[in-house]
Amino acid sequence: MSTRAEQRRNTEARILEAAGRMFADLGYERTTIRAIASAAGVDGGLVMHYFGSKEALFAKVARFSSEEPPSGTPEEVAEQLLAALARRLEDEPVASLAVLRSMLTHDDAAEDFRAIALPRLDRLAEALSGEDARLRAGLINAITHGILIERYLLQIAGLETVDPQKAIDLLRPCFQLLAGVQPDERTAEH
Amino acid sequence: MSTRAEQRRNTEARILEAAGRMFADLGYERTTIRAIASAAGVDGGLVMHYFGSKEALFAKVARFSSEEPPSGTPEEVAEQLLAALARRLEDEPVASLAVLRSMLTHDDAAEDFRAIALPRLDRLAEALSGEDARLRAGLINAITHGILIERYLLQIAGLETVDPQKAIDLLRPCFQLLAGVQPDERTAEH
DNA sequence: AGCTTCATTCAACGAGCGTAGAACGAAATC
DNA sequence: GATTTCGTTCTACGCTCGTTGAATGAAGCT
Repeated sequence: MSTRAEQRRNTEARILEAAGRMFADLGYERTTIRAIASAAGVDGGLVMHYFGSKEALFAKVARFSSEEPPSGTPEEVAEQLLAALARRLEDEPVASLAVLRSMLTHDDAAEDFRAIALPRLDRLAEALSGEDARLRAGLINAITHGILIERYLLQIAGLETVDPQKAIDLLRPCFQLLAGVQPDERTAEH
Repeated sequence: MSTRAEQRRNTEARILEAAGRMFADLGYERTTIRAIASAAGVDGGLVMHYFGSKEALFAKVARFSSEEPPSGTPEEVAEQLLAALARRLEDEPVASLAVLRSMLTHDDAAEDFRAIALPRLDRLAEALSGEDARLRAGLINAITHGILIERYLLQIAGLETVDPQKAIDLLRPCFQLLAGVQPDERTAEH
């Protein structure tokens, strides 16, 4: 029926998927190894045996596909940031949400987050034109994260059923302004 | 030296202050009653005796001064929102941070947060002019919370040493745009 | 002074957690 | 077919948590 290698890969994948969902839904402290194991249909000891510790399991889940840092002219940068946000508004980025949900209460998640966010922030600041590039890059970051948190994690009415395209169109002038795009270079649509 | 009533008030205040700090710094699950008690220089049992439960203590801390909802013309609304944000960037709103830090992992904190955020969102949406008022109100909310989170809770470089006035000036066009202020009515400064 | 109140501490409970290691049984290897 | 490997489960340890209730001793009252 299935070789041992297949069986193992399958089980590991099921555990990782269950873990991702639970870390994203409950955060690090509230998701228990037993609950992950139960959701994956296995025993808690097996999770330990495969991943070593809860910490290591979280790290495995959190090692999500880090997006390409934006580059180009300020206008291109703004458009790339908007596109990345639109993508994450269209289909739920479970691994990112696991980190976002956990980063405020779990030190290692905070480190994971900073390890990804800081270099991105630096590159972003370099790509922006004008004064206070670092501050403006920080604001763009904060806006993006705030929207994802409110949309997926808090599910505050007003954003949880958002039309991604509408939101992006509203945010475009904000991003262009913060990116340092000159007024006469601005576009209403991509 | 001190009457019993004074002593009690004093001790309760010390506990509440320590609890606020710890909830804001660590979140709900990671702050323990024992740690709060220790920080306040008392025994854990006393905290239980005074506040009944960890839950009730958190509720007491979280019942922070809810700000006046903004009202007036879109421009006035935008300016009031900016002023409120500036205030919170200038001195740390510990109780708000306790809720912000805890809301992603603690159900009751999430409820507290929604109970405050939802009516505000509705009133804000009413005060905005133009289409998609609800969406734009949600975006303004998300931006505000994102900035507070990044500034105080994540302390990502780029915002943790921010000059509030600079940030507000950068955000003014964004808020005005999302509030529905017409281009010819916009002001560069307050 | 004697009785009461109450701020405060102390010791202990039951539950849930991450984790470890022994045990079992089916697949893989020879 | 015998032996080894390994996916998987089971049981249990040690710890920390929120919470409880009895004990202590000084302040308040008559």
